[in-house]
Amino acid sequence: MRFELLVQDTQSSARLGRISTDHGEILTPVFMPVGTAGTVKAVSQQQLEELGAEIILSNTYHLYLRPGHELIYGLGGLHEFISWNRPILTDSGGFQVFSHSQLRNITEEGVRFRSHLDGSAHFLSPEIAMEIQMCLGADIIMALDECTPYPSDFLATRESMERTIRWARRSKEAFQQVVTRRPSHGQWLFGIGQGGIYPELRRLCLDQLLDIEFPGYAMGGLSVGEPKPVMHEMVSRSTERLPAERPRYLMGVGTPADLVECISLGVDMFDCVMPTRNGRNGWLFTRSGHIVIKNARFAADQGPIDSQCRCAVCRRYNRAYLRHLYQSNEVLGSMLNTYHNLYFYLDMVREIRDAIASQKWTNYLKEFKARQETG
RNA sequence: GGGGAGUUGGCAGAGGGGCUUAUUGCAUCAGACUGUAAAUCUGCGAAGUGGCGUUAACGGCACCAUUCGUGAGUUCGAAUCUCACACUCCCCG
Repeated sequence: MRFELLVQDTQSSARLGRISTDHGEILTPVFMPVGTAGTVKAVSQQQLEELGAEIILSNTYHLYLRPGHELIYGLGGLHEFISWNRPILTDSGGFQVFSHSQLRNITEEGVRFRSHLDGSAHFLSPEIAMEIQMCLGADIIMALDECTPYPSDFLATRESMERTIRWARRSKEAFQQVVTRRPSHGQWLFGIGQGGIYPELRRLCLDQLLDIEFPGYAMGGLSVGEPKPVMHEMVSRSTERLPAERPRYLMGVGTPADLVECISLGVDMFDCVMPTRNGRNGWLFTRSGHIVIKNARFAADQGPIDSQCRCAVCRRYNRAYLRHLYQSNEVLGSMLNTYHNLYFYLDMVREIRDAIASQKWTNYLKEFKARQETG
């Protein structure tokens, strides 16, 4: 496992890099489609390969509940189980600590959850999160953190952030112990910075994570309702603190504009449910903004989703048909919409890498912003 | 020919004297969605006409009258009770 910085943009913090894993290389900036339960909803692994997805994300909490990490370990690990030979990143369950606030109880030791599937009680600690993720065998795994909700006052945010640091330390210790007990292929454990919307807390958190030392660092707890400029400031404060030679991962972000903005600020990795979830809900990305395919105005529209898009869906199907599929609640609608949206994201990130590689990032930025304004 | 059941918003279907401009579901239309409890969730309207007010608005909003097959009646008050008519379905000949 290693990360190489290939190109550093001279006008901004944007950069091009390469992560090498046992399951292949990832060029950064990278967008990672979200496949929570071992599947990127509505697309097959074959289609993901076709789309050029370099790495996908999966989830500790969901796979632990069903089918169970021991089962997956016994079946040869997550890659084997889901038939995906490229890299995988698993999230620790930290986000579920946040989003299942009704069903959980946080203590210093860990989080007590009630399963959203059957109500049964479960416990997740940094140690357990490591054990599960090491059974799953993803290439990159995440420390258990507490995704601080927005808004949270300074004291509550600090308390939560400090616990995240303690959990990060325990995550790393547990990780090292499991590695010696159960040697597997190379895995990387990333630390996650929290600190809400308070720059000094963000900084404090990252400093401590840097002390613990991780091969990569994530920024968490952003895009949870705070204003955009605040999010950008937090990202900016974080990336300028982080070492250039380690990958930086902005968790759960975001819109195409968020990606562009944050790549400029030096972020290397992104994941977001937006292309997949919004696709299933009829929201489709185009170069000039989005369209809502279920709208009546597309009922007889014979054009493709995006006339400039070269994806298989845009080459073959028109808006009228896609609207019909949505209206009829046909699974093919979800499949085609998801396929297009993922292509849009992955292709955009490919273009961005090309732009950075050829020192045309500033141009790209200008063009992107002009497109947003006309669209 | 005889007997029975029924007719409520785009569809289905509640409501059996005042709280009903009318429950609910689906459909329609629109919106939301950022480390996925999501093929989810939210909202709208049902429908017109007339009056009055407001608004930059052909549109929007607020209120009033009428509105549950049609017409007439009982009642302070009717989708709800009575009568007539029309239509639909079922059973028997």
